[in-house]
Amino acid sequence: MEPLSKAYDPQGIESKWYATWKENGYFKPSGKGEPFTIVIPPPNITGKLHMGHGLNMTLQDIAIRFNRMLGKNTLWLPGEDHAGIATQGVIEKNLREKGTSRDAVGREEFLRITWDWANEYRKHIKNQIEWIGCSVDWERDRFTLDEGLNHAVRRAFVHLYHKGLIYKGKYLVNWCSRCGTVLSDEEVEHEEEKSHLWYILYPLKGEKLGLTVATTRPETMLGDTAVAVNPSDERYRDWIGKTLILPIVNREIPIIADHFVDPQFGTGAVKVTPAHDPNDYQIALRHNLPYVEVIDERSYMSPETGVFAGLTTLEARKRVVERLESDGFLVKIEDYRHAVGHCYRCSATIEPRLSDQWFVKMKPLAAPAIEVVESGKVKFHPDRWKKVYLNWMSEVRDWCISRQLWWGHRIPVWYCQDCGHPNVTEEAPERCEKCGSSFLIQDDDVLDTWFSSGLWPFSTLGWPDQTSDLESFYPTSLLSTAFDIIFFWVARMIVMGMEFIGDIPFSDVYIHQLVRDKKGRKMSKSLGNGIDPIEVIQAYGADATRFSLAILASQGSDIRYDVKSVETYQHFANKLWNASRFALMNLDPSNGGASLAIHPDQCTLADGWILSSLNDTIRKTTDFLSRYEYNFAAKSIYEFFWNQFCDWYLESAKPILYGDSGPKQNTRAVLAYVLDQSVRILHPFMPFITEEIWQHLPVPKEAPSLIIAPWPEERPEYAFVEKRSRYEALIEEIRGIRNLRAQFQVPPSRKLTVAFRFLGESGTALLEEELAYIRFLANVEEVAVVDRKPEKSATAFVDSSREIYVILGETIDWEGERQRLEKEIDKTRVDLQHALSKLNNPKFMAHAEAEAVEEAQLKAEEAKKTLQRLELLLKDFFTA
RNA sequence: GGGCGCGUAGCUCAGCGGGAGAGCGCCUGCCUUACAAGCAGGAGGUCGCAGGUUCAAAACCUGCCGCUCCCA
Repeated sequence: MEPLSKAYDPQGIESKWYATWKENGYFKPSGKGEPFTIVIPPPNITGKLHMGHGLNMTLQDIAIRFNRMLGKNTLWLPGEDHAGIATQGVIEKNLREKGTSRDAVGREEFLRITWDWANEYRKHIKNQIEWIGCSVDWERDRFTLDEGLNHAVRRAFVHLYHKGLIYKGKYLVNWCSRCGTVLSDEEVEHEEEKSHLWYILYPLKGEKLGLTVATTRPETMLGDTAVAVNPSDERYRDWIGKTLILPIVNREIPIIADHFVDPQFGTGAVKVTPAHDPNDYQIALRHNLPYVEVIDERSYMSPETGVFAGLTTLEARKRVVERLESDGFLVKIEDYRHAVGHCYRCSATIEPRLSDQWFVKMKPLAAPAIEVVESGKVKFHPDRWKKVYLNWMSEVRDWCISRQLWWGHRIPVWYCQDCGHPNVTEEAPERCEKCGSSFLIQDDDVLDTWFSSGLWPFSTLGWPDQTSDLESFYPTSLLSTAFDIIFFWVARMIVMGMEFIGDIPFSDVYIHQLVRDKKGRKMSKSLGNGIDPIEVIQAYGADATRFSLAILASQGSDIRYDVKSVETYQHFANKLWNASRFALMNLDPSNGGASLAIHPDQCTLADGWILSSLNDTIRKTTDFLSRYEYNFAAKSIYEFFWNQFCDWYLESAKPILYGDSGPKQNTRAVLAYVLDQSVRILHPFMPFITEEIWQHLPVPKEAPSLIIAPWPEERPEYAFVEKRSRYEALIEEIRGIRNLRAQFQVPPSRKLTVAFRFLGESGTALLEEELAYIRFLANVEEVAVVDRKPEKSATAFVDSSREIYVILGETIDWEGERQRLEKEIDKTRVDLQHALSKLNNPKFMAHAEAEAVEEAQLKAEEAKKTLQRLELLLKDFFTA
């Protein structure tokens, strides 16, 4: 095998490994071990993946690779979503730009065009997923409009219909005139807007006086069929039951009493427009009021509005107000802010509108979906999202599932043109089941996309057929998504899973953050601040991009993503690359490498320290990943690899590796082992570079590829408690010496002379090994043991057992050294005081935990000794 | 109107009961044969404000201020 190239080049290694893994079938379930399954949140085919997808895909791949290495039967099932409204919106826009429309091209041609679009974008999305490195099982790739999934949708609809949980009826629904379809409540986004409150006088029949009502929508007054007041409102008690004359229209309308009316709002009297306001609609139901529709499906004023017919609602508003003013009915206008509904796909204003639509009765379906979350069968991460879910689910309203679109699952209902009977069946019926007529016409509408998405965790596994996939992989393990679709999707999947399979769709729901731009703004097409993960990958490599996302994936609710931060992790990848090159050079068999078995008794202090530290890192990483705490896992590996392995271990190993003395072969074994284990635990985060390095490592391999190699385990025989603490002390001593070098500006090229002074029975000896580390890592030449501070020396390190001085000769800056000592004394004094203030506090002694007391005692003792010695040094200083 | 989350170093964030951490940026010195995408050293913070609980609060409680977001 070619050695690792001198420079780290992500492009070079990333392209080849994905293909290798895929060709060898490593993404497919192994068929062994307990199952671990993720069904992908299917990206919608209106566009390309953005950084939010990049985050989600990365986290899922980490979970999948981790579990695969743990030996589980792992399946990550990919797919894409047809996204009815959104896709149709894009296609219609394209048609408009070409000067045509969906009605002009017809349903069939429209669908053909849309399929072309879908196929193209699916390809692009899959390509992006591959760039990111996702180990999805492409052979199981699904699309929500696949025949299999179609079947699932029809089965689900028919089942719910015959169970009485799907019904059709004329209700007030959310209408998007731009998309030309009804929307569910969840698809409406409310936004505060600056507007006005118009006060209008409605005169009593046959009298000059009347009631003043306040409204945010004067144009709808044309459709008023009542005025309502609160029954407990004293001001209007005598008015209830009387009749008003609706201005402009001159219709007689009653004054009614309804508890819904807020006496504080406006004048306490509100106009009731049942056909155009959800609250008024409810009032009308209670009082049996008539409906007058004044706005049509394109949001123009209807023919019933006479002179206003054909105007937009905004134009009509202006004209109605003018008319009211000239007729003397306009009392006043106030500034007002109120929430206005907008379409979540096109942002057009939503018009509440009476319409005949299909609904799912949610209450009975919600009950089991609440139970499984309350009982913890389905767990949310972070936990607080559970409450959000439960709040919504416990107040869930019926779900409007029909859409006036062409792109989607056609509603499986055939209306008999003879007897009017709706035939609800999975396949198109030949004859009406009621009258036998063959004159049947299918419902024009399609289903809400989220209806099919709700079936995703089992429809993708083959349902309604009883497939072996369904048997093996349902319930799935993890569902990873953003909080903004908890209602749309997570909730519906749980509902559908419970209804159709009788079991939860997944045991864990991981809610990741929303990726914003570096200024904290949501990424959007209109702002043009979206980032394509491919661009980042091309600039920094997929491994660095993934790692940056993983380390940012904390429990907060959003990430401000500054692409520049990826640089840090590209540097990390580079560090990994170069450390590996260094290791490989020293492991090269031609360079004398043979057996790589580790002999604990031959381990140096550094060997023991790094092995012990590796144990910790393996344990932490494993725990964090099991809890989906990706950021902590990434951070612990980063710190271990850079700050411990590279900064200290490799440096400590150099003298041994370069020389011929010492346990060279054992150190080689340790080096190889630590690197091997490191790239294993790093693999889920940085799959490409770790695979490349691992393939080069001359270590025993249980698998042909790192992606299916076993996950590391802690080794109790590598705990090395004693070696570890000695090495850690050494680090402090070396830092002290380096510190002085920098402070006194001794050039790195000049070797230092240091003197040791030992106190007490412990630490009187200096291991030859420790000395070697100090020489090499602090660039020290001569070492002396003294019984008092040498002349012209500065103090590098002081603790209760030893002092280290650096002999500086004429270069010493006496004043600087004195100040440094004093500063050190001050610091130690503060430490001591802090510990003593606890120990001298009877309340602390009485209440604090034993551990806290013990710790304070240790600190006080240590600080006291150190302080004594520092003070002696300072005294010497003046007498010297 | 109801609710979630967040205010910690210049920037981005971690820490969420026993004297404050990271990365980037900044300053100083180094091309030391794995890495200048690097090495060594350093500066920088009344942890939003005010009370309270506790022997002990950045962390827990209450209120306030500011910023997001969700629901009505």
